[in-house]
Amino acid sequence: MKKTIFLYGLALALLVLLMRMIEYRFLVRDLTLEFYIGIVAIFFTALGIWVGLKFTRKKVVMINPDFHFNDKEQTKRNISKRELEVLELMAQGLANQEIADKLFVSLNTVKTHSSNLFSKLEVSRRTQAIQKAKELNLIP
Amino acid sequence: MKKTIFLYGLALALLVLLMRMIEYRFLVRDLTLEFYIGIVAIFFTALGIWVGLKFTRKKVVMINPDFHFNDKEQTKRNISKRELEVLELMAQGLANQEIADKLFVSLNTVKTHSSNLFSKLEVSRRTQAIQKAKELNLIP
DNA sequence: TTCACCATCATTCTTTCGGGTGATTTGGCA
DNA sequence: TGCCAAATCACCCGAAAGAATGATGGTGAA
Repeated sequence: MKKTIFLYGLALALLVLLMRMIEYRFLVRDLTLEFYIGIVAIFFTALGIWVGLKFTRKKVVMINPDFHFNDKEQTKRNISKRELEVLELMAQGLANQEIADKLFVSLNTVKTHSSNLFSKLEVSRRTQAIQKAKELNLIP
Repeated sequence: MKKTIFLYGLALALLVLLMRMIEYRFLVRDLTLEFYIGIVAIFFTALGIWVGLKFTRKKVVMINPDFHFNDKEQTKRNISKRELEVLELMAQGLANQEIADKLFVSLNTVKTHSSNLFSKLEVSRRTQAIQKAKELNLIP
């Protein structure tokens, strides 16, 4: 979290620096305020989207009313939050690569998580994992 | 989508207008570039977060407890009995080889059936096929 | 501060899936 | 009887999944 804030500030500082350089080095002094605002807006919109996704992906939206998460099973089987996220995306029919993209991690990481999941759920295939997870009320 | 882009541009225009007003109306002429950038950065970061969230909302899939086989869908999609059997076993988390053993056919046959199933269900992976089949009430 | 655990990523290797294509057989039906 | 759809099987190939192992950095508890 601190790291992210730091990086965020760093990005802002770098952007300011970049603009100063454009201004002074290339003697382009008549850039309008709108131009600056445009650049900054685009940059920070992208950054905002990224940040927004990164910090809200953990918030799991469960709208199915007759689903009660079985945290006992989760505790008993030592299933971590991250593994649960992978499990949910897996249950949505996503491929490992798609899960990796969605969670902003590498394919290998997803594979590691899923491998650990399989052993914790005592299964050997993703389809079985989904089945069992639904039986155990780990996913809706 | 067009509406969003429009609103987005409108927000940008309003922000520029706001800044101009701050600049001229209150005679605060010595605001630094960093100040402007800061304002815009904060504003568009928030906007970016909002946009990012808006387009990644989860869709809700209700799973009804009592299952009634949807033979209309089966007819409409021309899904054969054998394909249905494969589908059910697939949903139980079985691998193609296991399905083949269970149905006393060869692995290739199961693969053919599943391939045809995928195209009939308009999916490309077995996990998605299971998902969709449940939504269509083809399997419990 | 040390330790256990989690999250991350990499590499290698094997197995499984899935697409594409084509062929044969079989049961029902016009 | 001939046609049609289904079921069956084969082969090739590339992509994806999964197993096994090792490594690193962060964090929270003891």
